Amino acid sequence: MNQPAFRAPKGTFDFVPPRGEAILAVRDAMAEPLRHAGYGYIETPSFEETALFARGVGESTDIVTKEMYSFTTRGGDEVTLRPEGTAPVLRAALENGLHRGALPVKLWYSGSYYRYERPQKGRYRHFSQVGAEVLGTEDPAVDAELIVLAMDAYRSLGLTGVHVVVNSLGSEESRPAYRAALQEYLRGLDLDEDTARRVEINPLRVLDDKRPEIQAALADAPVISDFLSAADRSHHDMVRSLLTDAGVPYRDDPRLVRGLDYYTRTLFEFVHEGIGAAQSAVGGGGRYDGLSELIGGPRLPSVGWALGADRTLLAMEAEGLPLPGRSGVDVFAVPLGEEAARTLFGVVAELRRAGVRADMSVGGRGLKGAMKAADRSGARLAVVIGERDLAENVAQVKDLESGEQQGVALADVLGHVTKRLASPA
RNA sequence: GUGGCCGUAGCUCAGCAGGUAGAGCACCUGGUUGUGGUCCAGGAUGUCGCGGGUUCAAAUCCCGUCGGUCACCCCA
Repeated sequence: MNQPAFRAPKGTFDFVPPRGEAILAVRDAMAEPLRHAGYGYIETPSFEETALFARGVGESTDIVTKEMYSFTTRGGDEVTLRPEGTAPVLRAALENGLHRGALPVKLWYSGSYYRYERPQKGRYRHFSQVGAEVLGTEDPAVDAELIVLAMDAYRSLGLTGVHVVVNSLGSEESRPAYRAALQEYLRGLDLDEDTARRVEINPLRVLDDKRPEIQAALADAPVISDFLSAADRSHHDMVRSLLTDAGVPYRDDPRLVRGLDYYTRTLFEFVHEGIGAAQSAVGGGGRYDGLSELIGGPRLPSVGWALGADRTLLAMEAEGLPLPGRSGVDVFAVPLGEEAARTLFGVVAELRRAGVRADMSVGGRGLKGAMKAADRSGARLAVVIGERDLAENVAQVKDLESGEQQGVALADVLGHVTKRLASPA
């Protein structure tokens, strides 16, 4: 194969039509429930000071230790392409004083994220997600609300294989006791070097290890639920019962932990089986009551999630769902000759301004070729003009499904076409 | 960072007891000097990923390299 001079960087890929429309439609579908629930849109830069992630996400996480796209600017600043959205959004909220107004502050966002990893199915160096954060309340209702909104989004895309898994990691008060107990248990196991190190740095993440021998060794490990304070327990119970009230089934997984250090209490993941053996999460999130203080802000208990747009598209493809997103036109103009092309150019512009999705054949193709293009465009109607029509000031409007064609005065094309499109095919 | 598999036309792939490249789909033209979808006829397109080796001869065998992909660790 003739190698193109340039290709997409390792771990990245392009969305070309019709998948291009599909990924856009997925993002729209994820945002829709949020916009209807009073969430405001926030947009932050694609990169931040490296220290924001180091402190916010956690020095001991894999994200920070080996997966960040970091570089030094010409001015000597250390910056990093954002590996996740929560820390930047919280930073922006604090910087803009959003937390000084009425609480909670509900925000949503959509954009690109970057992690320097070895790519595989569903895991890329550049990915896109839609996120939502509710800042400034401990009310379990918002934890549940977010989960419900996410499930509504998945359902609106037609997905049936997305399941919610929930857990509670406990508050800053109760988690240390669990951490210590787990650590003690893990130290008693015969573990490989890397895992042993992880036991010392972040023992909870060992629970996430997928290797069967590790999972077997964890069978008798202490469980977080035994360490939850009364307040933590009632918070978690409330979240779960609200989910039940909202008709959202969920699964408890006391082993669920996630790769970011800032989570407290509620933790959840949206899983799907179709996106590769290694990863099953199409979205996830949790509560982060201490993150604001970690990055120098006031106490601001909050909860949020991020849904992976490209992973969700993979899940849809795995379920055999048709690609979402509509492109194409309703009307396709076919000119015969230069004079007709000039006339149709104006007609098409008029149609488009009136809100009719329209395209026309260009490049001086023959009638047959132009009609073929009309057919491929998926348009319902073709507007054909040739010399004879020009002389009579008419256009031929052809129904591309039935093949019926009728002459319409040039001045009436817009009205005629609009009327035809308004009636069902 | 580690391992498996794979690189042939725009796409999906065949060809591999070595003899110098094919199919389907897609695309273009014509059959129909003003009408698409079906049909028929014709056409264009490949440094067979790259480099080296073996051989009279390599898409085919060997080595290396690059790229892709899947998986591990971990994550959306």
